[in-house]
Amino acid sequence: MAQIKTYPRVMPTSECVDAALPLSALRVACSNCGLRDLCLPVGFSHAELVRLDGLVARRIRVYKGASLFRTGEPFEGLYAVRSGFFKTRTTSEDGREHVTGFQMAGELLGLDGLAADAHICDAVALEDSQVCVIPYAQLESVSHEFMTLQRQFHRIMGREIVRDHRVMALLGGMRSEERLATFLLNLADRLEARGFSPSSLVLRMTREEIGTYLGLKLETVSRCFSKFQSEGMLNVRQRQIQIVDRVALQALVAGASFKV
Amino acid sequence: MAQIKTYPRVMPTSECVDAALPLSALRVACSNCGLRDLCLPVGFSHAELVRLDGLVARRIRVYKGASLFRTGEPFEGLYAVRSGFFKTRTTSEDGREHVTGFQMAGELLGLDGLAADAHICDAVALEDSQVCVIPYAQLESVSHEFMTLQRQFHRIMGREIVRDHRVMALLGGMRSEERLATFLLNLADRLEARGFSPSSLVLRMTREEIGTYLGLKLETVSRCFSKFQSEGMLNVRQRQIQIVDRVALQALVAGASFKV
DNA sequence: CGTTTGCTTGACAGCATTCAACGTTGGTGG
DNA sequence: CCACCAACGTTGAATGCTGTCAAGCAAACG
Repeated sequence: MAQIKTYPRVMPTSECVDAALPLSALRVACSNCGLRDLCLPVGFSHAELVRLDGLVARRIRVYKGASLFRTGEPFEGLYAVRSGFFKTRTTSEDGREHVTGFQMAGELLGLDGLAADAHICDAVALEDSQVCVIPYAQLESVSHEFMTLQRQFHRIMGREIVRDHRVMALLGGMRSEERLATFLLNLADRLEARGFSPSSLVLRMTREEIGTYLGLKLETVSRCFSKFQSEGMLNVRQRQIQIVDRVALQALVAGASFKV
Repeated sequence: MAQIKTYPRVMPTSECVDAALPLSALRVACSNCGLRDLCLPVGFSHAELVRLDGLVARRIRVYKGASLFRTGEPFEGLYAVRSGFFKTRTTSEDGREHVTGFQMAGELLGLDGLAADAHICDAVALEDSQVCVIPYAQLESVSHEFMTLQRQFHRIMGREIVRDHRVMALLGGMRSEERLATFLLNLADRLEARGFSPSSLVLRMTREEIGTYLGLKLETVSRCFSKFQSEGMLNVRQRQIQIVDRVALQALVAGASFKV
């Protein structure tokens, strides 16, 4: 797993990840964050960005395998992924796990807690990660006097709903290969938006996690990977995925994907 | 697929066409609406309710089969179902339909439009219906000076996300019988909250619509109904459903449903 | 009253799951 | 440094659930 590190990080700025420097001492501000064009303040002017700086209370680390929050815990605020990778999951009464999403840098976690002031899923780090904490009280009061933020926040919640609807359509109507192809293309797009190669990616999750996200068993996921490779669409070596024939992958998804 | 109907689009203009009593003459106000304990203003005091009265611009009728809004149309606001029954659906490139939800009195439609200022699904009336129109601009400005409303609106969006996550879990992890049982119990609960019998219900949707909502084919839905009947859990006569053994239905779902 | 639409049921096929065995990788401790 | 272990991934064979195709029936509609 050592070679994951060789991938270029969209690396923010001065403020990061130096073990010598406690995070609490770092300047935590949207206005000088490298992710500002992906995260909450997309499209904000510099003046607007500065107004956001009071919003982010602090930044916290979540080590691989640890939970940022868990089902039932009180909702306190949202979390913006600063670096790393998360999954959100729910667990059924009989112990089956269902992954509801994967989140990477610039994406928000915790919206599920708005409904009942308590989280209804677990957010688990799939690698050592950092998140910015946006206390809900803060968000409420700042967006109260700052219309652009309010609008933006609504937009982000809307995006979450749209995303969920797409996943529902995927789970309800696609066959295994279409599901996996959709998943890979979506992942590639999001990575590309963050400055990574869109054709060469390293999965942060197991086959089983992909499976429960896509409504498939891990063996089915594995078989699909193998099939895509044998058909020359992918190169698969464990979690290292190379998209060889993007067009073919897209063609697989074309009919099943949804109109705008 | 040729028979996809071009249903008449509802005209959101001079609301209604009832000669005897134009809706415009009715008092359109949350403060004296019988649904206020189910709809947007759940839990509001009377004083707060009155502040909402400026929010609802007008009420419009949508006849059975007609669309309240369609994919691609500009987002203008939210709609609260006043009476009647809706489905929201998306359509894939190759013409397959996927139902993303069913909405009854007191529930909100249109949240999908927040993301991109355009709707990404169709809202179709399954019976003659009425909706209250809540222009987004209005909602924005009122909630700006009225914290309780802002909080409530966030809560409602959160609920939508939670609902979607439950559906995702259903689609990803349950077998056909569990899906249908979950669906029926959910429907019964919502009807009960509206003062209807929780054990005797009339479906407003076809087997096919249930199917695309649950990720099943209509034949499978039909077979499940028959099986539930033969096992004494339901009485099924077309769309008239009687829940005979609620406990058995719940037991079917128990293991698969999700922890709080 | 005939036509259309929706619902039910049967027979069969196919895709994904299940069960099982084996291979690979990375970490741990001797 | 190597051996071993645990977690993860791959593959095969068989089962089974759901989909597909088809026919017939019931209800709604004009």
